[in-house]
Amino acid sequence: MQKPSAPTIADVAAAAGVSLATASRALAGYGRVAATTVERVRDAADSLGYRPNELARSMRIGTTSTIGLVVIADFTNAFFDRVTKSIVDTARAHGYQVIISNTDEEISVEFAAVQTMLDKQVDGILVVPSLHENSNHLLSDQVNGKPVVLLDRYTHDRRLSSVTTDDRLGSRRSVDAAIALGHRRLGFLISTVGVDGFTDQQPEAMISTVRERVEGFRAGALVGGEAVLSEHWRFAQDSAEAAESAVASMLDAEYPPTVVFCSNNDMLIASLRVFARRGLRVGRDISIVTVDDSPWASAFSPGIAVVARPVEEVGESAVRLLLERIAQPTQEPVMITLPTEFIARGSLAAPPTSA
Amino acid sequence: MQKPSAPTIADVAAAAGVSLATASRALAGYGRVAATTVERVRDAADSLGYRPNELARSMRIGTTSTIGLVVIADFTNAFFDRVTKSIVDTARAHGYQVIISNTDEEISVEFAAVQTMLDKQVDGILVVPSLHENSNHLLSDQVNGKPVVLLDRYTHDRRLSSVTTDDRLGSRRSVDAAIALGHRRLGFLISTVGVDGFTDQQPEAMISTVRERVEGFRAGALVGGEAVLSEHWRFAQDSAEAAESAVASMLDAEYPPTVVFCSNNDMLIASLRVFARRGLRVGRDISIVTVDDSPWASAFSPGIAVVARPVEEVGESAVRLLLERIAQPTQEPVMITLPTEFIARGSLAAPPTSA
DNA sequence: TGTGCGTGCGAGAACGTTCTCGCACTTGAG
DNA sequence: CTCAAGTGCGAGAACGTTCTCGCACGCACA
Repeated sequence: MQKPSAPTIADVAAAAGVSLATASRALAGYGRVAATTVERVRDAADSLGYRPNELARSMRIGTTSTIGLVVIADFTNAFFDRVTKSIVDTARAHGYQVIISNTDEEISVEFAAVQTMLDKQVDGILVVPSLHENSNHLLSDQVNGKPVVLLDRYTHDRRLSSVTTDDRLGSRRSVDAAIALGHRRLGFLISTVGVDGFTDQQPEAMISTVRERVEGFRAGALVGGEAVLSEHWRFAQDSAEAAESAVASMLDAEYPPTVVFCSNNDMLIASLRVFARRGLRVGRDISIVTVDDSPWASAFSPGIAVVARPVEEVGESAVRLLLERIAQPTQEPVMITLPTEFIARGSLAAPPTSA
Repeated sequence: MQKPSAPTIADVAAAAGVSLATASRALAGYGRVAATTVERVRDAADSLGYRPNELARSMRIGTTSTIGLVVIADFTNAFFDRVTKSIVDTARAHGYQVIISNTDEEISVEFAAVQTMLDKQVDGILVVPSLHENSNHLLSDQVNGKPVVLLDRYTHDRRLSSVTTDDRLGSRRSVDAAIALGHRRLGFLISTVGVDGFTDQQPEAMISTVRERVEGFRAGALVGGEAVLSEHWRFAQDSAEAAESAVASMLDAEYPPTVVFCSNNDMLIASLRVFARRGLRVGRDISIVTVDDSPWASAFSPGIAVVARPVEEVGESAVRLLLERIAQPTQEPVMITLPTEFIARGSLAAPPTSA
């Protein structure tokens, strides 16, 4: 009995007694059309419950008001989840929808995800690039004519637009703070998820964010000069077990660190587990610092000192930059770096005097 | 010089020297077409780098291989973020893309988000419904002919398909465990975000998940019988400050609780902050339990006891259910309830003997 | 050699929009 | 009263696919 499928603009036109072209003009408001006609068409559309088919519309106008987000998910880092929300919200505020894909740091998944989004005719893409040995499918500022903005990480050649954070300075500050408190034996726990066969010798093989943290840590220790007695570097891939055994091996050294710097919250949690198992009290027997603040970090007692990144701003800037490039595709690549902040909390305290 | 826009199937057909119809058949592989022709068309497509325009394709076949996800974001609950990843991954495994929108428990935002997704012709929608006083825009199992599956929460009338968790039993078990340990003064800290003017008197006004937790807590306390000396119920809206002052008021009672049950991790974190401020040691001076496990919960010392929900399964089931209903739109509503598990950790210990 | 059937392919409609073009009618000025 | 300019609207093409229909050809069979 009732019309099975949704009403089209042809139905509206028929109901209003005008042509399809006039109905379109009346609703979209672009050509010449009499005021009374506009009203009649609007009424017809309302009473039919007409909603324009965005698919057909997109096809005609060549733009979809949709952007793609290719990201990695993390549940302890409290970075990508928040940045995702920020992106979705900012996009919506500008009238854009977001299609999301997770790569688990897998370059092949990333490639397929970008391709699928392009097939769906997104207007632009935001990518957290996985680390990849050689060159990339993201070779230029545009992929298939669509603008691309990198998120959180930049690439070596730097020909792509990106929004990142100043992790080097933040990390540096945290090391400076520790040295100022009297720490002389420093431990560094670095996550190298997704990087096969990584060693300390190839910093260029690291994700830019991690590399910056390493460089920041190192610069701080360097400025500490001979004041620093020993450094412990541990690189943990993937699993929580690997991270925990890396922590354990630091603590088992002849002169174990009095403070541990973690490159992310997975490393922090692994460290805290090991500390608890060994009865080490945070902020008394040992100090610890991590990157990325979260509500949990300040719920600990003592609170966990962190290098905080401006998460929401990263998402907002990325969307804004992408939308600018959608509007103006021919611009030069832009690289935005947002400031970080070291937040001192009780987990970073003076080393035990007995040391 | 070079063709500015992406090659279409017409370009492929021309390059292969066949008609547009034959090219389409050859690539999609559906009609009758000679094997040699197929090969010629494929070669032409490859050398041109042809990719079908999914927009045009969707329009023709009437289906988009895209689902919508309307969700709320939370950064401490560690539920929706993980469920989002699970949904995106499961959808991708089935060849579907996901468009995401955040509602901050705002019914108007939810409404607009659903509408926009329908305009974009998604094949179905996953919704975490905000609480709403009266009836809903999600009135039946289908919205505008598209199937809808509720996530995490069900509605009163229960005419909609949903995937939820058995929060009642999980909460009940946690209270049982506390009573078995000797706790007789129980505190309950319930988040009522998004619920204006909520009071304990109107449990039907609560989000189903929260209501189930309250009922589970209550049932446990009831079974505890006269063994339970006192109950403290506190309901906190929105802000962290409100939650913290609710905790404080519990502790300031004449006979303060020896254990606090939190309805989510925001409440947990607020509680932990207050405890720290007052010098209360978790698992010794006071016990605490929360809903939703997270890596952080087990990094605390002592670990935080939790009612764990099967997060990934919730996402997978929801996608599967939605896809089934996309394939078979005329089915009866299905309501799936997944089991929860109480995980005992050191934060729930016997009450102090001095009590 | 004619009839019939199967195979391969092309023409063209359709999905629901936007938007150009041109036609008819009104209006105002000379 | 005539003609130019302007106003309102309809016809139809276009976006890039899928898919129905029917045509032409070749082969087997009578």
